[in-house]
Amino acid sequence: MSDSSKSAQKAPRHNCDTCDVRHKAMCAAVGHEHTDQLQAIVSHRDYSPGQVIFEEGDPADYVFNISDGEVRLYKLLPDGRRQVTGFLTPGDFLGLITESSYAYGAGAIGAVELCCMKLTNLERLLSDIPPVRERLLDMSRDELAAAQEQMLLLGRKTAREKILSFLLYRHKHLDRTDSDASIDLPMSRTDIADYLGLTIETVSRTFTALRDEGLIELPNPHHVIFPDLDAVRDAADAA
Amino acid sequence: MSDSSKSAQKAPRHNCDTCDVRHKAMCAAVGHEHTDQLQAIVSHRDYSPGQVIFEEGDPADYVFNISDGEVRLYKLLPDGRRQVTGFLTPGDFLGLITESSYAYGAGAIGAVELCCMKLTNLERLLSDIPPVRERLLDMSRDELAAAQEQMLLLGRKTAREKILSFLLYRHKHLDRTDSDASIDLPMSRTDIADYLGLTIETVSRTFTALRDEGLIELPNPHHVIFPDLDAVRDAADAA
DNA sequence: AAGATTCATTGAGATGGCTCAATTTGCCGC
DNA sequence: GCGGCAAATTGAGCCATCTCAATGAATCTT
Repeated sequence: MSDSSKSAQKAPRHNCDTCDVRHKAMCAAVGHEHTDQLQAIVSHRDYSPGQVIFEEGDPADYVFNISDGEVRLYKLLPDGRRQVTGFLTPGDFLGLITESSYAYGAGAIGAVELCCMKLTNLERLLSDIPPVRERLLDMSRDELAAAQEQMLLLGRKTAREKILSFLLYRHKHLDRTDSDASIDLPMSRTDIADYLGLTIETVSRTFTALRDEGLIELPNPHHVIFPDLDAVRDAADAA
Repeated sequence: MSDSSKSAQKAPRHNCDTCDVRHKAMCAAVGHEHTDQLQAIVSHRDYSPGQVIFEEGDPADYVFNISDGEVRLYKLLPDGRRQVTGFLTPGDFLGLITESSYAYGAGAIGAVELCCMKLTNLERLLSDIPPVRERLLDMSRDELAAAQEQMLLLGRKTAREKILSFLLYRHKHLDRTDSDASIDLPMSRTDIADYLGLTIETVSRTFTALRDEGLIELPNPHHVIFPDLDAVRDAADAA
């Protein structure tokens, strides 16, 4: 992780003023006149691929913003079955807390950098700078809508529809390199399966089937190219 | 619905001061000194069983609090498949809005009474009385945690586990008449099936199986009695 | 009270996705 | 470039749940 950051590091490494995800994060609601207060309460931590950030039920003192990398959220059943409830990307808020402990587990997919904030400091920030609470409410509104959409996927879509919806969601929200019709999938097949309520075998078979139909190209398991995006959209909707 | 309310109606029918769900609703954050402002912006509407309140995508001018009755939230696929994403009970907030329209459809299960508020008035309330936004954020935090739990259920539990989890959730959250180990299920088998990602036949068969095992009693399709609540809890957890 | 309608239950057979098992591929260190 | 390991793919058979169909129960209408 020594040189994984996107820009040169002569300037103070973690500077809220120059943070390139600030506009996407809750911090966007902190006016520049309050940047000092924000800067004073954040610290940063690095995680290596696969590392657990926290487990569901851990007592929660900190909340986080994703600075870099991708994070999986998950819940476990006593026998080990796992449901991945979401993937977080830079700018996303991490740390849903109920009854003083985390409501889900979180783990680094690749190398991850988090911007950490003590819960007590967040609470002070919320009372000092009201727009931050407004911002958090807006963000959780979006999360709630995404959760509803995911319930529709989990409860009512076929394996094929699940995969297609997942790919399109990634394309829409994460890889907006203009008209580039391709996406990265940094997570494993196991993560995808646990996110979509499938097994790795079904995920793999479905990818193969979509490739054989010409709907996608798979130069490697972590990169998908869409030769015809509209055809994928049609296939995702159709009954 | 002429006499469906719980208390006598000599006093003004819809009075925030005497509203019996105020403490559960977002309104709990409105201090008594501000009750007038709240009262001024709410109105009430009745819905009959089965009636649609709004559909997903409808332009959203109003948000609601459930005053009485139970509401189902749902999303539809183009071919008619339906996912019920939640059931709302008195005190719950109704009206998740993204891009100026409702993120889900909503329908009355039995007779329902809603407390209605124009979105613009809610926004004024939020800026006039900051604790209301805090309250809404807390409520959406709980909703988000419930959504995560539901994803675990939809993605990773068996039909039997789904039904048992559903029954226990109802018992925990909705029918706290002390140690009374019984619950009402006002919704249809179709609603339950669409909530749990099953078919009505599987729901019905599973109820029958649980009854035959002695885990539940079913005096009628809308009432469940638990002879041994701990046995149900064990069955819901076990692998 | 009989008929009609809707909802729930039960039965029988079909199937999509799962389980178990074997390869194959890609990656890492030396 | 070569073993060794983890991840992904592929194959074959199975089973939990679905589909299709019939029956039963409850409610509403007249």
